[in-house]
Amino acid sequence: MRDLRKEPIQTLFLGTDWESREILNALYNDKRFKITGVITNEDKLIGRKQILTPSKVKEFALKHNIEVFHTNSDTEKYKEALERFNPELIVCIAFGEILPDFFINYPKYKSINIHFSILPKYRGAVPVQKAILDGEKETGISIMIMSQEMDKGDILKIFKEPILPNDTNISLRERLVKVSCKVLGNVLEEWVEGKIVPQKQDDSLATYCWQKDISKENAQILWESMEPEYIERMIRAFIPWPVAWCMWKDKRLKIFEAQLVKKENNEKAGTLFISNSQLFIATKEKNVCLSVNTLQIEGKNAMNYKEFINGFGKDIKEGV
RNA sequence: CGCGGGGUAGAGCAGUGGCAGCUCGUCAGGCUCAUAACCUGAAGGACGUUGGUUCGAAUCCAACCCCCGCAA
Repeated sequence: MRDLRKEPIQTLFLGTDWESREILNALYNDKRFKITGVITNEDKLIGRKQILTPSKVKEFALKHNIEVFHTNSDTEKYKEALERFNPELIVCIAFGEILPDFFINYPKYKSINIHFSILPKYRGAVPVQKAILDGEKETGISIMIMSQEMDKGDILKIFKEPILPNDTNISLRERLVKVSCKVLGNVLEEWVEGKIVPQKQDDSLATYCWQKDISKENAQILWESMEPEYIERMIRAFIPWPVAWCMWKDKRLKIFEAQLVKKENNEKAGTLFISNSQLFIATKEKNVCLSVNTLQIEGKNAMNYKEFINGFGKDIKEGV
């Protein structure tokens, strides 16, 4: 049997953001794999000032002298990449492009992808956010063989992870990345050594999530109609983008952190009020309020409820 | 030149031509069984930068820097 520690697998890595970078870092430091190159997006214009910024994966690769390649969804470029790197294995994490069939099936050990859900549930672009928004109790990572159809490939292994009551899209994602880094190398080794039999997904149980589910429009809090529990989940799911928001005195108010509390009140849903030096927003339920910790008003930096009360308190009615 | 809001004490804000203010925090003291509560006192500011108008500018004018929301 091949000893991966003496003869590492020639691996081509595809990815873009910080999650990809963390996982790339784990593989890079794993003697069983030799990262021969990375494919990532072209530098993009980012932020209000539109600064040309390289992807996190590209930054990492340049720093560690790994060859960087751009494909730009161009079939010819994919052919070129295979000739250039001749990979035994492709690992793809959060890479934006649709990959051609010949490309993903080329390597001896196929193309492997990690998806942040328990497949076949939450196939698609925003599984972590949607799982929180739906109030799911657990999610996980699915390591699978890539197929032409999105997130439909055969499963090598699934690792479950509980969704905690105060988990945000960021905190949960960080744990999922951590788990991924920890287990991916071992799963890949078992796979290469033929110890894993890939399992087909049961398509009849599949659910999907789309980028448009997590949009600015869907991040608007409708106090009159939405259930308090749903509002609280929105706040956790829409971090760091687009951030749950509502209007207050003709300004946009973003809510970064808040909890539901039991509190009798007579305020109209969506009204801000202060009680016991705490900031609350009334929901449509008379005995449930949102206790706000961190918020941001249009034109200002984010601030905690105390700072908000210091400056804006006189504009808010003292309640209950 | 995409649209708009803003920069004043450590923090959040008020102050639109005439002594630099409020709330919170900090420090000292007091009260209290005790406290994130309350009382007394104190420290802490080139009012984003540069230039202009004026007897006098945080305030009016010009340019620039920085932060934020929207749009992309």
